[in-house]
Amino acid sequence: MERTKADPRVLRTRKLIMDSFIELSSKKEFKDITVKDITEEAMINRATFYYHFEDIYDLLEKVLTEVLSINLDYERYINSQLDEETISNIFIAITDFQKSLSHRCHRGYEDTIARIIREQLEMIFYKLLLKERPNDHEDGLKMAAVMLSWGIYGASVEWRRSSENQSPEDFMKQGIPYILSGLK
Amino acid sequence: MERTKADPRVLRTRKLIMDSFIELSSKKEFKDITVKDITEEAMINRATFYYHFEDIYDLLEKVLTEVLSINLDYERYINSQLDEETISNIFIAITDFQKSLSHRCHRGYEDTIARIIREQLEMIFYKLLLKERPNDHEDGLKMAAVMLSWGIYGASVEWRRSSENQSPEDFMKQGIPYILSGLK
DNA sequence: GAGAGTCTGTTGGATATACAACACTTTTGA
DNA sequence: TCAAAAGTGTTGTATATCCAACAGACTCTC
Repeated sequence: MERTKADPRVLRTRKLIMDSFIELSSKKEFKDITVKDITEEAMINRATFYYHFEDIYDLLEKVLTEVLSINLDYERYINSQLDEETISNIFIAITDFQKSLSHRCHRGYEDTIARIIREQLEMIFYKLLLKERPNDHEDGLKMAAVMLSWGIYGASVEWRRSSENQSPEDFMKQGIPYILSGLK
Repeated sequence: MERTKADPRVLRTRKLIMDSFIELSSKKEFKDITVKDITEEAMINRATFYYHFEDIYDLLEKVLTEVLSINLDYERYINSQLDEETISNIFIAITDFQKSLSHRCHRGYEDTIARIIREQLEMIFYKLLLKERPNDHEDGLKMAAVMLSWGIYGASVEWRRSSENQSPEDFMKQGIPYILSGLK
């Protein structure tokens, strides 16, 4: 399992499975969705599911990663600085993602979701930092990316907890100066 | 080629190919559609196309048969008599089918289309007759089905030639008594 | 707590699909 | 008119998918 990405059969099958899972998620809670449900909806054999995913939790993780990655749309920032606007956009993408999940029911998987968000953030920040400071030491940049990802994630938790009425942009503005000054 | 209908891979692939062909037909004339176009749209390998269809004309024929068969919806008549209403419904399905084709461009394939229509009609009429007169001789019923199919097809040609303003129902009413009296 | 039913994860063998390469024909356009 | 490009149809090999069957885990019900 987990081989080449190129074979069209593989792409097709994975898309069928993921789309079916997303479709089912809009009708049932995660805990009530079985592998059989998914493969029947996707019209693929159950054995084929296990060729691509370890189990249903692996699928959940990959679907969430995929959806979040589309939300974040890294390509957008390829030519941007790690400035106030970029951070604000990333923050908005995160809060949007969390809002979209709150409609579905993933109770009990908050920690998985949190980890996925942080992993994606870390990767994006690392790429941006590397582009911006190619001469810095890798380990330092990695550590900065880790801290940024935790910081932004924490901010999103705080935003949901206390101030959903405030726009994410305004909320984030309060914290950004501290983040940016730490990076100077 | 042309094996079992049961394998889900086969059903999936054929549907992908047929849907792609229908989609392309709404954008281009038939003569401008290549096998490569179809397989790229369907995201299947070109060699796989030839596993299922002899060539693009074979595909055209099978797609038309499929579409017409859905239009005719034989199941509807399973419990009906071969009466005025049934014949009228069948006639309407045929004229609808021909109208839907007139938007697409199949110039040069009118004879193919005519044959497909007659084959489908013949099959339906044979089934209906067999159910209605199980004691008659098979060959006689087959001949009756052949004549009915040619008759109905001819009527649809005449309808298109002379009186598209008249509703197919009204048009058909004129001929039905002759058909039914022949069957008594 | 025993039995029936459903779900999971795995396996071996059968088959459909992908791919690359080929010779051939048709179209294109300079 | 010629050469390059594009399309057709075929083949051999690799691999993804299907299928049937299995053992084990889990619910549910009596």
